[in-house]
Amino acid sequence: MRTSSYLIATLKEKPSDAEVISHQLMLRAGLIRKLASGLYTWLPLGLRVLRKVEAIVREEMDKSGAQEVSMPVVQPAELWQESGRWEQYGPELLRIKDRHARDFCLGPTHEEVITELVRNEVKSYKQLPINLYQIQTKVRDEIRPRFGIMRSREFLMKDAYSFHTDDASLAETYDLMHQTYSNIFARLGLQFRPVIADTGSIGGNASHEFHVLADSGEDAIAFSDSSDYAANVEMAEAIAPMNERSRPSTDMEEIATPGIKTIDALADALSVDPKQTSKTLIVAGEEEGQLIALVLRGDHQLNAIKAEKLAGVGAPLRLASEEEVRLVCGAGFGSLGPVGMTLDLIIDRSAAALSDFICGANRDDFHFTGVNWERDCPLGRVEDLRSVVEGDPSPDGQGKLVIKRGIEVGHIFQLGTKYSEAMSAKVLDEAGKNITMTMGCYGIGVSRIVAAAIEQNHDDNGIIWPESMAPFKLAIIPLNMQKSPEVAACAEDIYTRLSAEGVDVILDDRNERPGVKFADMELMGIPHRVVIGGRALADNNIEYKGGGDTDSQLVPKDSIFEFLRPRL
RNA sequence: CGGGGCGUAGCGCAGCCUGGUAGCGCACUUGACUGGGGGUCAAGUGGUCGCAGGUUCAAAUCCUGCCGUCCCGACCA
Repeated sequence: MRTSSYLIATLKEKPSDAEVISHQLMLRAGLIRKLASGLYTWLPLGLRVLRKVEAIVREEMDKSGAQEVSMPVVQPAELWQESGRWEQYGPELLRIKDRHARDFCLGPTHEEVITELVRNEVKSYKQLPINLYQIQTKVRDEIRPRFGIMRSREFLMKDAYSFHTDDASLAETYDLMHQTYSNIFARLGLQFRPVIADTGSIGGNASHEFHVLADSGEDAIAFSDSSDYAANVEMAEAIAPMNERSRPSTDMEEIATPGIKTIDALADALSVDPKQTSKTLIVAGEEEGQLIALVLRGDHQLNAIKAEKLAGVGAPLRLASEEEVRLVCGAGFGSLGPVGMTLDLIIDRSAAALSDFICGANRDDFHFTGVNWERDCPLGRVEDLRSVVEGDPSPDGQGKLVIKRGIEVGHIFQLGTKYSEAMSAKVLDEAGKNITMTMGCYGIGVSRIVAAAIEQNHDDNGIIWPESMAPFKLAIIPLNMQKSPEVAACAEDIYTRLSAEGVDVILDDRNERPGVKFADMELMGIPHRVVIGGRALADNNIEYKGGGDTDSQLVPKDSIFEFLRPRL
């Protein structure tokens, strides 16, 4: 490609509406342009990168034995009504009507369509297992699109769906996909981790997310510092403290704490560590109108995902309003506690290990100190309620947890029979009996990978693409070629020959000053560059600089091809 | 959905408070010079000042409504 006839859309200044670095650089390097909130056009340069990622994903999926299909973006409402998700999915599902006023939606995911396909086409256990995938545009009417392509309303996703006669077969394909995903992200040259994940609204059994590690990531991930354990913080188990609860050493005492509503204020006022305090949250129970009290250590945070999975707790989790609380407990927020609490209690493991602790007195502006379980209030049901924090012991018993941020770029699920059951996708087994197929599903955010790669690989001058996804491998920068036939000839020669060999080369043949060319190529992140300048060329030398090199080196003109080929 | 910011040339912004000729930098076009890190000079192109209504002799500027867009939050007592 020649820059003189290629759409180079680089920007000198940072666009005013881009906050995160990948968004800024994607705009500045001319990869994307915004059409409307959460909707982006991919420019030629950006599309090249997207296609590289897509190709690697496709190759590895094919290698795993999965078969590519292509399903419609527009999907009939009937299928979604059949699975129950027409009601469940909420406003993120973009619904449309056709000219006959029939309901359709734009596919945010394709479980319904694939299940419809497979139930019609697959009739016998002999045809299973089967794994079908597509790489296709998904539409989700995000509540708040942000960070450019990272969370957009339209995005490119690879989604795969596998069908099985039994869970053992599902587990086998699941493991294969786990391995395939690791291969994909490794080939892309990204720093990533598979982590144990919540199955969320999609439902099902086991699930792993694949995260690209980056400080700007939207998810928090907990890792063990001395084993392979890694889980989304939503899921990481907070194990019970090892040491036994100490015996009570003081009497319980009620103290006035006027105006104190928060743990921080309480700890400050009493000069105690927040770890010696407890907090009590009132949430809705499973039954209409029922409330439940959750008790946590003051310095800990409730984990909503864990809480709503507990028997008796309403899902999705809803915190009671202050009026509701006051009616039942006799006090408002900030003065609640387990002592004398009339509601059912669920106590976090760490809170259950406290002794001589501080809690609200269920009387406005009063707290109890020196509280002890059993003696002052019953120690009821103990569960894991809180989010883990850095330094917690790893749930696998090895080492301590470290918390880092990640960008979710892949997610695999063992779905089970959620969709096949609802949509009655069955095959005949060996005995000639109808059995419901069991399913897995496996997603990769192809467009998000592009943004994630930039978050992980950039410097002050621009993007630093991993070799595997660079839009061009080599930039040829001739200096003053309009005036020097020798420079022009040399640049043309390298360009023509390498292009003919199938290398992605970009020749900057614009009549621009050197600084402009260097700046643009660095912004666009082309990993290798040769500079052809009059002076060096007079000595039969060409200048080369590779990705990650701090300095350039001179290469004799005669051996430039031998030098370059193994590097590209 | 709640809170806040912003909307003036392709991009980044000033002007608005205190109403009276629409500006600056970059980019773009032409020419000359320059030619190893976003160069210089000269001459240009490009705007219904987000939209609609109102006040006024007069509105980018004041008032009202709407739209768009970005950020934060949407459980932690």
